[in-house]
Amino acid sequence: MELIDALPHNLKNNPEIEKFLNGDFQTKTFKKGELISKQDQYNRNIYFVEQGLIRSFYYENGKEITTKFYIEGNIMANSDTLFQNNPTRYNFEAVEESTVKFCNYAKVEELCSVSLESANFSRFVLGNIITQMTDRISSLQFHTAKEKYLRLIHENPNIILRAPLGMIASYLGISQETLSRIRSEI
Amino acid sequence: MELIDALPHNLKNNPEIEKFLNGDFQTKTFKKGELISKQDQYNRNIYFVEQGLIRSFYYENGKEITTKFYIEGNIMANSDTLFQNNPTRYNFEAVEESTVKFCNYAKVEELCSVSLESANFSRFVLGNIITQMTDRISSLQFHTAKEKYLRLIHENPNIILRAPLGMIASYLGISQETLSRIRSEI
DNA sequence: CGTTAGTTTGAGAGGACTCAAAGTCTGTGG
DNA sequence: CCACAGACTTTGAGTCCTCTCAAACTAACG
Repeated sequence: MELIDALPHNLKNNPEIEKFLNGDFQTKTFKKGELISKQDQYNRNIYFVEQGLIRSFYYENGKEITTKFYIEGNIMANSDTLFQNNPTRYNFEAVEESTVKFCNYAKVEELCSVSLESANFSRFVLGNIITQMTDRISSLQFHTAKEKYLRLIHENPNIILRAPLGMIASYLGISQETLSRIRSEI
Repeated sequence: MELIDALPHNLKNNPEIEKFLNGDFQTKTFKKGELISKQDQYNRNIYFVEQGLIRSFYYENGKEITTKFYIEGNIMANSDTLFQNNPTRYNFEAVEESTVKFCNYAKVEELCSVSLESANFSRFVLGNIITQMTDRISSLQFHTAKEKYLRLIHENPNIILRAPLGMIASYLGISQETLSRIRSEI
């Protein structure tokens, strides 16, 4: 999926945005297992996933905890660095070979400070992210391991097929063994 | 807390925004236990909490599940209606007597479609909401009942003091009894 | 001061965890 | 093209956390 395809109609053929997309974005491909961004750094890039599967994760008690998966068409960034100016707690890792387009968020801010369309598009993107997060919170808040897994199958079957069991388990907040048992009984 | 005080400096004394705040907002006070907004409706208002404590909740298996608390200075809205155009799943209820300022989100959209400052302020607000939600997800994802409670004490002692135990328990995704036991052993 | 809402305590059941070990898959090098 | 190492998944056993149901207790409010 190309970045330009992700834009709503009213933003296509907008010269400001055209210039931005062509001028300020870089493309990079990461091999499976490669780290795209590391914890404890100030990484102000914003990434668009063109191809592949990427996850964010951190370590707790020596274990990796996957916080989110990003597939084709998703936007990815360290929100703790962008919005709070803290070094990020998260690592980004390519679960499969993945191609991303990225630019510094400062460029986005710059564009939004002069382009009303861009600022409003950015608002729209943020709104969508909030919607997704709301669903995720509700899934985590009051559901059993099995319910959470079934919900993920329903909402994002892609991830189930492409990510290893251990990553999915930690994403759901359950142990690997429990997830394996749930799979066998379905 | 007044709405105007919540604005960053660069937005104060902005005539567009001044006009908006004075013209389009209404103020209303709700008694303890009163519903501000009901589920299954298309409520496109956006609320600013001036005083009090409000919660959002829904019913699952006959039980009330509190999804979020809103205190003085918080902004409150049905994101499923605003961003996805679905009837909302949530009820808003005043936990204490509460005063809110509110306006239709269409007015915000209108303002943002002409005012660059407003659009960027809105982006800033959405960014902050995302930050909060990220923390909440991480709290829910992989922590025990006790850890979640201690974290809430740390991050929002206000709520612990002002909301009844049952609401807090469901907010944390644990049973009332478990929370009561955690409290007694601390 | 009684009624209702809210909280605590107890007992028992069950889900999910941990630790451990056995399978299974996958990719690399001989 | 096979064999083996390492990564990943499954299965088992035992434990503990948290749940549910029930009942007693306490606080709040008219």
